[in-house]
Amino acid sequence: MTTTDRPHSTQRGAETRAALVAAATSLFAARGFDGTSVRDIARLAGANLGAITYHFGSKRGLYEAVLQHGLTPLVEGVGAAAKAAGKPMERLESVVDVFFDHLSRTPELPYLLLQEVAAGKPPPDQVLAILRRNMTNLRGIIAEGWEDGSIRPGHPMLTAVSIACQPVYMTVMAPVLKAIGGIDLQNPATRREVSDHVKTFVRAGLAPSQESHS
Amino acid sequence: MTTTDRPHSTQRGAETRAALVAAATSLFAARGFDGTSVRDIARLAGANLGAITYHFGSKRGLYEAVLQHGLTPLVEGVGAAAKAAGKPMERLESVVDVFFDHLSRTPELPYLLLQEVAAGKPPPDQVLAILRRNMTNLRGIIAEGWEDGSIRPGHPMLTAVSIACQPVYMTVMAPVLKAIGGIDLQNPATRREVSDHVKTFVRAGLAPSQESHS
DNA sequence: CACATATTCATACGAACGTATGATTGAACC
DNA sequence: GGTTCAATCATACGTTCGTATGAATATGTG
Repeated sequence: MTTTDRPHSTQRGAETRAALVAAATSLFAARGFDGTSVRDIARLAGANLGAITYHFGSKRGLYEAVLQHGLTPLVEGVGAAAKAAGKPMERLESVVDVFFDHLSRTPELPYLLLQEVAAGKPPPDQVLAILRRNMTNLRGIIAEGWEDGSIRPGHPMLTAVSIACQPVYMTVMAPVLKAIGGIDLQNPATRREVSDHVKTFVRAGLAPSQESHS
Repeated sequence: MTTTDRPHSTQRGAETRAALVAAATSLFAARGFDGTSVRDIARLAGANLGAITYHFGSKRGLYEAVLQHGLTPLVEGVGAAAKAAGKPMERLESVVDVFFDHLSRTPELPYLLLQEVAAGKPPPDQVLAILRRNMTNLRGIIAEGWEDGSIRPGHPMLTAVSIACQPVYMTVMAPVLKAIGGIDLQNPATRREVSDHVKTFVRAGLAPSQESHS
């Protein structure tokens, strides 16, 4: 048998697994799935060529492990912000912060996800489930804001997307922002400026309409 | 000599060129640059394998032709909206419409661009120039809105990005929107609904702050 | 018709790819 | 200390890749 799935994985192979995921994350993000060879991954991870097949079954298996490993902490951060105390608008702003913070640490993440989405029409269930969780968290905060009148009514999911798209898009376009506008998201001060802009924009975009009542 | 650049290109090779660009556009968008073979492109275009090297010098040359061919009309549409008559806010809304209209016709476009951005850090000058033009147009409208007080002050470029990111992101994420939220951007009625949402969000996000004067 | 040039075409080459294979190592357990 | 099995390793296989090559064909001009 060819160990297509992970073996018991309780031994010291865990180090190799982690090294492979780390190496694959940066290489896949930088060069895309097809643009990255398993030989490059193994070399960067200091592992043997056969280690990828052994631990992940295939190159594709490693890719899915990379996706899950990268997406989970971000979504958990958003979930924590969603469940925290405070007014809905404040929690939405902290969601924006969570996005920028996390994406600044792992800017490769959106690339990995976008590759996945752009490739075939339906992303794998694994990724869909994670995104669904994220969407549900955001919609929960928004619905709460409807109830107390602090957020203007609107399409729940589209509103969530309008918020989340900004940190993600700006992170993806960071090289362009830098080249065209001199905006360097790597710089913490600049990143705070960008994050503040997005929060202001979101706050204004969600505020109850101007000409209405109390 | 190996005709690395286009020959005179006044003859009937123009048909082959066009067919290659069309085939490459859909294949590159669906599978990425590295995921697409020149053999597949030639087959889909009904052209010979050697035609790509002959007309575009290399696979990469064809890719850049695809990018330019796809981006130019969108940016020209935005330019037209920028130069049109009307209040700044109305023109910004028509920019959103232009984005959605154009991207619904060629939804592959953002993929092509994002692949380019995600791959290496600096996108080619050709693409940068096009994006710069787009940004300049948007900033022009925004600056005009500052002057007549119809748009809240803010960072010019970030504001432009906050607007443009939404149609682009939603088009890219269309498969996810459909799978998670049942929102089908292919459907014209739904697309109008999404476009209206974005316009409302942008209008609110740019409006002068609530508690101020006149 | 003859000539030159633009274009198409079939084929070949070397390199790089993902994966399979089987031997080898190292540690845990009786 | 011998047995077991997860893990590592070097190597090989068959495929597919982008591009080069040179002959064949179309096209347009005198």
